Amino acid sequence: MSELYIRVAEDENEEPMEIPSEDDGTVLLSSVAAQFPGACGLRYRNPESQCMRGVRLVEGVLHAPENDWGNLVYVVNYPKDNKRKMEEIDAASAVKIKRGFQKTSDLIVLGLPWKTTEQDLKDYFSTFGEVIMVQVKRDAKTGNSKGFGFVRFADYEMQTKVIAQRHMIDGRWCDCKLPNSKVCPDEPMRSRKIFVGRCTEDMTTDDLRQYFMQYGEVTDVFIPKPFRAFAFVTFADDQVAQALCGEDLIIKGVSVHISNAEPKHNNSRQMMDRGRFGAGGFSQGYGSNRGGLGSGSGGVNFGALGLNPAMVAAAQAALQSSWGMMGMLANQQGLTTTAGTATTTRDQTYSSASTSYSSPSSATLGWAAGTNTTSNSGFSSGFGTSMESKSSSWGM
DNA sequence: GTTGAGCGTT
Repeated sequence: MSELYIRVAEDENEEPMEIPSEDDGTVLLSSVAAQFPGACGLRYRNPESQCMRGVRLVEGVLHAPENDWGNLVYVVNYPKDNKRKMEEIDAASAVKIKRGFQKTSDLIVLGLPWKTTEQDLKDYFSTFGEVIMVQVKRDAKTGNSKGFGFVRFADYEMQTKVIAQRHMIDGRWCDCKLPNSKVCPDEPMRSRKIFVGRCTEDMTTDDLRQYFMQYGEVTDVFIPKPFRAFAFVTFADDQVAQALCGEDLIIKGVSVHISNAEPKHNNSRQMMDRGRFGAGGFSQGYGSNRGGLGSGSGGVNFGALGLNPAMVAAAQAALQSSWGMMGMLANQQGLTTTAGTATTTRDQTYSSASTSYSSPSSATLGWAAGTNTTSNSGFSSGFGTSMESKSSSWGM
């Protein structure tokens, strides 16, 4: 019974992929997201009614309809699909077309085993798509691997996919990221990253990823080692991150505190220039968010509400194709990729499957479906002109 | 115990 797989596809007509279920018959959203980065749920066509039905999702765990996955092909839900209506389609497809033009860039592959060769890299990454370059960086004298390398794909979509997940290469978990030299100067990394304080030692990167996934696509989780009682989680969407700041969330029964990730000491001058991140730092600038969006009540257990600030933010982000897209369209060039990635630890203490935590709240995460918060007024006001719009965004 | 690695002799 442990070898059960369900069939999942990006679209009803696409080739399905088999995704493993857990021993109890559930399927982890993280398992789905590992193959379909950004996935936030599943749906399927009900054979009787011919209607699409959502699969129950509770705290990152997908439950079989009628306790049996059957032989159906399940279709992946993505956050934005919920609101690709009418004119949005234009924006979306415009972005897609634009993406088609997007050039790929080399990706740095971190955490490689010393023994990994370029051929190994090529073999591994070719399973994603056409690989046009691989490199393993070595010490000039000794010829020993430095433990990292580079890879480049022919296809930008593949690159995006590869960045969004972790990679098991020759027995180690590795990360692929845009190299520092390529991190997009266009998209200042406005805080998509949150600081998670009061973590306990038993919280793994997988736990955090799986937990925070409910609010939006998670692109990176970092837990310092040795244990230091905090972590960083990066979302694809800064609004989701910002909406969570100030909250106390319950993870594995423990109250953790969310705040802004301070910029890592060093560069990123682009953050400074709006004054917002300047001198006094961060906490002030974003102060408005605390309690602004959320019911400022401390120690909330939002599960019960079925709706929470981050979800609203995510919904809004989805509803109006967000200035992120505007930004993309406005800027005639550059990558608009997220810079983050899944995280690795130095040693191999990983059991990617892990996780089956008992969480107290029974959050039913149908967020996008039920949110009628179509307040198209979000951050509106001034999409000034290109450059300005970036920095003026979330003044709410 | 509340602020994080490692980045390319092209």
